[in-house]
Amino acid sequence: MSKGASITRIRGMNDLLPQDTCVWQRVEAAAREVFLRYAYQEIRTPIMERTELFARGIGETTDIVEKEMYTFDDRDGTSLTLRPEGTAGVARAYIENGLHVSDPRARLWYAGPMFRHENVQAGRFRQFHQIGAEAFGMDHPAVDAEMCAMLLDLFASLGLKNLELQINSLGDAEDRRNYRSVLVSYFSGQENRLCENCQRRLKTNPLRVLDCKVEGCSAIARGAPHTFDHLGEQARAHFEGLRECLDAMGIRENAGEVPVPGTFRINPRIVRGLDYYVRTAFEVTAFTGVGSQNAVAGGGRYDQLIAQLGGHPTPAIGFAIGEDRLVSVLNSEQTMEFPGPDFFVVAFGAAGGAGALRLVSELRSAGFDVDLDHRFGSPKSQFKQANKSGAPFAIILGDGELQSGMAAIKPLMTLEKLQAGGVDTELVSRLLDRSKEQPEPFLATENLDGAGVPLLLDPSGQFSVGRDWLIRFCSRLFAG
RNA sequence: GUGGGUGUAGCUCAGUUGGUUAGAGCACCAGGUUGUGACCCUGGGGGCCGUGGGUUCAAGUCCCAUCACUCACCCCA
Repeated sequence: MSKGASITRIRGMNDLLPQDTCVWQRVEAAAREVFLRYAYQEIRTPIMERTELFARGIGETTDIVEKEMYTFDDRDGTSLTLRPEGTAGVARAYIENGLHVSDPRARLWYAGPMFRHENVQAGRFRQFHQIGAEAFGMDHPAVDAEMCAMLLDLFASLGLKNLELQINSLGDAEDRRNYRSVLVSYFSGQENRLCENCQRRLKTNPLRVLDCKVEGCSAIARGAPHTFDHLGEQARAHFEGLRECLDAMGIRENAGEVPVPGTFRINPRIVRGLDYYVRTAFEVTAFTGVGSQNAVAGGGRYDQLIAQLGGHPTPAIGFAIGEDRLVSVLNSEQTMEFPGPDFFVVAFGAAGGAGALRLVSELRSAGFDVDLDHRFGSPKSQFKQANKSGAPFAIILGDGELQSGMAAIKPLMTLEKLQAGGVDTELVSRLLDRSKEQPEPFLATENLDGAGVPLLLDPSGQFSVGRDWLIRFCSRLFAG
């Protein structure tokens, strides 16, 4: 520790350490793969936009715009804002780049950090990460259904079980207004029995009362008028269409108590917070792994937004996944082993330094992941590093190996672990010592069986690896 | 913006009614043992006890303030 006060990260913005990033990479790779299957293309937009974009797009009176944005003036006085969500920027890019001209349809996905100045708690940060998708130019419910399917596919490909997709229809803008006033008059009759929060919600966002966790409120909410009874003709048809399309894709409704992976539940109490949503709204809820912030993804249709932002009227729908929350659910369900390199080169004596690098670079150019300890300390310390690296094999270069012209290959794991890593175990068991229960260390040089790495000595006394042989050998080791 | 909890080693935590030089486990480094790494043995590095003030002969411990972290409300991903 140095003397001065140490500089810390700023509240709500977290470091993702190497043990974290391997999980994040897995999530992002899965997302990329699934989105590609649905013919979505990646878009990257700036992390900052003019404040006006969010004020107009998200809604002036939402919490996000009113009190959660990181807003500041650029040097010329322009008001800029760190993006609090992804849709507005993508919509802006769609309009600004005239993506509708060549093809009004656009299916896009994005991933990246978002910023909201909120109080932090489990599952809520000031810099958080979303993976989102947007589909422009299509108002058919088939698109809504595909969005849902895409989410379910992603969760399935990650092996997640404790999540549930819930869908609802908010109706068109007019239906929403009507339903809102019906709700207000229903709740107003029993206003004094609602909790303090809900009495306030009644004025600001009455739909939220339906969602209240307080016992008394939810009891009253159960008797409240149903959204579906207040859908207009078109919104109702759209929602029916969505259900048909889901059914056509084999995605079933789950009306039972217990969540079932790969199904959806109709939940009339799903309410989206942002102003622009109409018709389809959906949300993915987690049962484990996140604190009380259990919404892992949310989305819906926003057919008016593009026009509101100055584009041609264009229907659109999208969702955003809270990547931080998704990762935390994933971590609660399964543990991931950090993938190690294929080989760890242990070199000592005359073989340290440049000699080791020669072997390492041969291996790397043959396409293997290789690590070594550049301090070239004692064999013991290098083997400790090798063990920790997670590499299944060590390749050993010492004075003896240089003399014999063969580097040793030594397994660092039990046979079972090697098997689990997809290594050709028939070959390995020949390499390993007799006992299978308790695989012991051994030196390939003692038991060659063609298993050492041949080293070719050049006239200057330097060695190089028998590369063709090595590739053949290694590709057998790592078959499949 | 509002409420609760917690601050002692890199991590998880002990630390008595205030009383020598603040401890353990894990991790890290070195040495020993070993079939060159794992198990075991020995040793080592690493602490402004969150920070500032107060009480006292004496504060990690008691009092006040402050900061940070954390969980929850609101709201959202």
